[in-house]
Amino acid sequence: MPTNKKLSEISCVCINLRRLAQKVTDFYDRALRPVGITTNQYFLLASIRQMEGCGSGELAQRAGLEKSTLVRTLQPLLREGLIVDKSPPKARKRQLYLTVSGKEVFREALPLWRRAQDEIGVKLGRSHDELMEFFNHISLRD
Amino acid sequence: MPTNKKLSEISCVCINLRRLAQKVTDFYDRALRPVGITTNQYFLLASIRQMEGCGSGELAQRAGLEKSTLVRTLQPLLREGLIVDKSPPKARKRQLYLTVSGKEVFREALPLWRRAQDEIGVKLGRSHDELMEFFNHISLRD
DNA sequence: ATTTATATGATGTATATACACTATACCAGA
DNA sequence: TCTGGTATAGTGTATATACATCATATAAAT
Repeated sequence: MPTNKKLSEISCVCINLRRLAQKVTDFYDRALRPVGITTNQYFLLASIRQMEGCGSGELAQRAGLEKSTLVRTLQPLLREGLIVDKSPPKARKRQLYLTVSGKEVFREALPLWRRAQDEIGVKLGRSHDELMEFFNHISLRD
Repeated sequence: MPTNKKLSEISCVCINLRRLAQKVTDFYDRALRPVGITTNQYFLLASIRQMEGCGSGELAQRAGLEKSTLVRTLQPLLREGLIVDKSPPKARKRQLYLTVSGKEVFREALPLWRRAQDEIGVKLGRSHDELMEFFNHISLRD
């Protein structure tokens, strides 16, 4: 079967990046499976741990997400009792904290995450730094 | 305000890649907005165009997606009448084609996509090739 | 020809993500 | 103190994505 040269015409950088991100996410997720959280959830736990009492807005900013996205991403963590909102009733601002169980899960997850991070670091090498340079300094908005 | 040094401890390669992919997707999506399709949809149109009569499985493979994911991603395109399944009733295998309207949309989308692709290429530079090298040759599965 | 295995696709349920919009607590100025 | 603006969060709806499972058409084996 001859290689279809036309294929290169639809080699889309955007799609390639998406697929790469999915592949890497899957790698991290499998590393974290023993403790029952996803990479996203790990990242949120780690963030809240460092921003005790934070509200959704600050957290969204730190996590690089829309606030509406963040609200939903927090749901599983609240439902599982890994985080808690200690704001008084009717308060407009949340005050998010890890629960005891959340701290426990984080403690167990950390070494698993670190191992995945190390392995990926070796494989990705300098590409990651370059990409992040790109990510941080080039504005893609209007 | 002093920089929080601890931040680097949660600089997650996986999350960084996800955010980068989102940012780039947003860039492409905005470029394609005038023709009313997303980057994913553009990519599927382009793929089906080159694989006339293909089934979901082959398409999923080409697109790098789970078959179940693909089925759902096709829904908007079917609904909008940009693609059509010409397989006989009860057939197990689909036969997907662009409709006239799908071809029209693709024709309009192509230059917009190409422009986005070019701009990103310039900005990403060699990083993209390195990443794809990584993507293609390193197995992240067990 | 009948049975069995498999290829192919579809569905249920779940996370991840955003935009546009809504609801309301809080603050500031008259 | 009232009033109106802004900050903060939440909802509705939509795409994107996967895993586990189900349904069935087709191919293979006997």
